[in-house]
Amino acid sequence: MEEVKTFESICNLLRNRSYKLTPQRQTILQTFLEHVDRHLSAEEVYMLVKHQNPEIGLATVYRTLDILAEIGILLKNDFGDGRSRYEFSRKDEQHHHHHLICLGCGNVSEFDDDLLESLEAVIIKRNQFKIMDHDLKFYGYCSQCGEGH
Amino acid sequence: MEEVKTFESICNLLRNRSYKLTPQRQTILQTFLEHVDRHLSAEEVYMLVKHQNPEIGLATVYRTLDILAEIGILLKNDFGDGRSRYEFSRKDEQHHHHHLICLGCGNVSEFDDDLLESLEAVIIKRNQFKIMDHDLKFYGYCSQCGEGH
DNA sequence: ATGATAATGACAATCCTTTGCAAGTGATTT
DNA sequence: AAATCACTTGCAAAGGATTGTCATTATCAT
Repeated sequence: MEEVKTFESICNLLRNRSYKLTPQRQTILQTFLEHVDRHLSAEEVYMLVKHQNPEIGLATVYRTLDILAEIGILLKNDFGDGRSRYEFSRKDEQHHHHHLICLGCGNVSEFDDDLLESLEAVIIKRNQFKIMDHDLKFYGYCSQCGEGH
Repeated sequence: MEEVKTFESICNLLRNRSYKLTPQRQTILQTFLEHVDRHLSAEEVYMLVKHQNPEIGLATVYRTLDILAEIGILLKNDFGDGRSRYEFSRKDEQHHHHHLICLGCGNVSEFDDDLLESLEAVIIKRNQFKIMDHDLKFYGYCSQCGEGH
């Protein structure tokens, strides 16, 4: 149904959900479109967005990120650094990717794999547990930071 | 080297690391030994411990949990509920187990598997990423909560 | 025992995040 | 285009988990 995520298509999605299309929301959305590969925190979005629109408030950023996550545009992640980080959701992927978190520089990269599906089957049988979602993170050192380790 | 974790062996470990063996630390440790299967938050430990020793302060609980995690007695976990949860570490296991987190009751159960090791090998090759640790969580519904879902 | 030193408890401070509220704005109807 | 009304905003204050401060107290090697 949803093919590509353009600025316009997302604006339509907001309208369809009867969210008003305010300049603040547009600015925040635009910022994410310019950083599709990043995993931004609310504070970071706030800083980026302030360039375009210095009037914007941090609470508005939080509220907008909530909405964008709620309608499936963003994914809210917890990488253990004490703040939530949001990434652009690529709806095309069935099961979302895993994260490689560098203990050196804090950079987050991504990794796709379907190995977990067979694991899920085992868990369902053995533990009588209905799995709705999973979250797999690897902590280590990326190629830039890996020298000393 | 370390066979079984008894109250005494852990006390010795504290002493060896030149931590003083205060009654507060002993009480907290005892509490964990009485709840080896639980994943307790600082607040929960605080409540449990207050029965034994109403004088104890929350800050002391936090400090003690830090120490016990630092010396490898406890593992500090983040299950996404906004607080850290500590579990008794069973040193015998090479790679630590994964967690099944019930979205209904919040209960956390455990799951052992070595499937991730082959995944790690792939990641190391493909992403030039030196893996130090991993963290795998499954969110879903346990057998008690699973009815409606 | 006793002294050096670390640990405690009470409370303030911090950090990220959410909320209350008065004023403002977008979208829709006249 | 103006009126309308619910939704949004920005600000400041409140939350909740955790950490820092500091005077007092307790542990442990001597």
